[in-house]
Amino acid sequence: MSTRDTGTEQLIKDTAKHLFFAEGKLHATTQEIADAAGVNRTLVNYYFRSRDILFDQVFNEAQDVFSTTLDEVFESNIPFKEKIRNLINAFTEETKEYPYRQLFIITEMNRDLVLYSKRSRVNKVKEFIDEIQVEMDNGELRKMDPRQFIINLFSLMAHPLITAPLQKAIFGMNDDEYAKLMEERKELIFETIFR
Amino acid sequence: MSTRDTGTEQLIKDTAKHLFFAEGKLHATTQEIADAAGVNRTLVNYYFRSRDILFDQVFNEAQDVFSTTLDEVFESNIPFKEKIRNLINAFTEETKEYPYRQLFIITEMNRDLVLYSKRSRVNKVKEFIDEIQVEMDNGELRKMDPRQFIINLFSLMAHPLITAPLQKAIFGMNDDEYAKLMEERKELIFETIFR
DNA sequence: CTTTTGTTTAACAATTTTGTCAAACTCAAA
DNA sequence: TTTGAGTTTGACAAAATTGTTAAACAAAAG
Repeated sequence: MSTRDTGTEQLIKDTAKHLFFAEGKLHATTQEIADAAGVNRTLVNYYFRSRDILFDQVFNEAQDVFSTTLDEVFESNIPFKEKIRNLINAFTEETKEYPYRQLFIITEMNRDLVLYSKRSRVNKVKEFIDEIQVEMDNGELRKMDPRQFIINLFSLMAHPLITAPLQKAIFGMNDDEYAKLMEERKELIFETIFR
Repeated sequence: MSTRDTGTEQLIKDTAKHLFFAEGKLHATTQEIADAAGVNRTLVNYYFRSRDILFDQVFNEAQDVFSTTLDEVFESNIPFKEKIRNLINAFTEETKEYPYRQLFIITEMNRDLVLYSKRSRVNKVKEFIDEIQVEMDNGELRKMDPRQFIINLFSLMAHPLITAPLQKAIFGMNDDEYAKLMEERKELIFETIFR
């Protein structure tokens, strides 16, 4: 069967991603998704058969984009510090656009609906760990479990973006003020990580 | 009207907290809560009238416990470094037990169902910021926006616990190995924060 | 212009989840 | 032991959400 490509299928998927990852509405109903997309709810079933299948597709694509972004940084053949700088930039921008994506992945993992695809990310991480170890041996980094280094890095990048609403409330800041703070963090994270 | 206190009301509330905060099942149904508590679902309505009211109570109590824990640390009249050490301990233990509590608070905030009670946490935070500023002026801390210091601290503490399932998958670790890593972090966070 | 095929819509059915009610039950007080 | 207030239960009703179907529609092909 051929297709006429009215763009509706992609529109629904993009809208779902926006609701889930950008607005944090992790349990939006098909009606809410359809309304946000400005289409008839039945089209969700027409294109995706069921809500669960839409969920799965969005979930998997989210993981792929996320993985690809990180891989491009990891695999680039440039000095370690530059690599980290690129990572901070790429990750921050990604997370700014979709702050709740990781959160979505985690909650879905907790529902046991999706078995986390061990698409052997483990191996690529091992390479990154080795690279970090070399830097530590050369005295470029404070010695510690390289996994702690990675955890530190991602914590400093991701957490303030994931918890943005909470932080804004605690500090009494508006969106612009917080965005500025996040921009300043890029350099600050770099300095913190490298002592 | 007096009460006979069979413990059922508290049991339901505790079970809900456990599902939400410990297991991350943020959208557990009343049936699931009742089953987990081993009681008839109707009792949820008997004690709380509606599911939303149960949600609100659990949500508010979560905020209160969280706030109280932090306040006790903030208000204690001890040297700054000790205060931070206590904070790291208290916060880590709390988050270990209920890793998804903050996540729950955030997603609820995004549903616009609950207006974040600005119970003037802002003021207490201001005092803490001042205290940090003094330390920076005295050269005890690297100079930066004190809010960044706070964000760094909470990011390093909370994020690896919130994203535990993800991290375990990425690093290929089991529960015990990850718990050990988290324990080692307490000291590591302290050192990272104080350069 | 007619046909064909893919798309969209509304009405309907099925399922899931929540809320209500009266009856049964339990335990303490009279 | 009876009475009575609070508790628990199952049956039922209501609401919300999802899934299905047939008919209307739109655009390309013949």
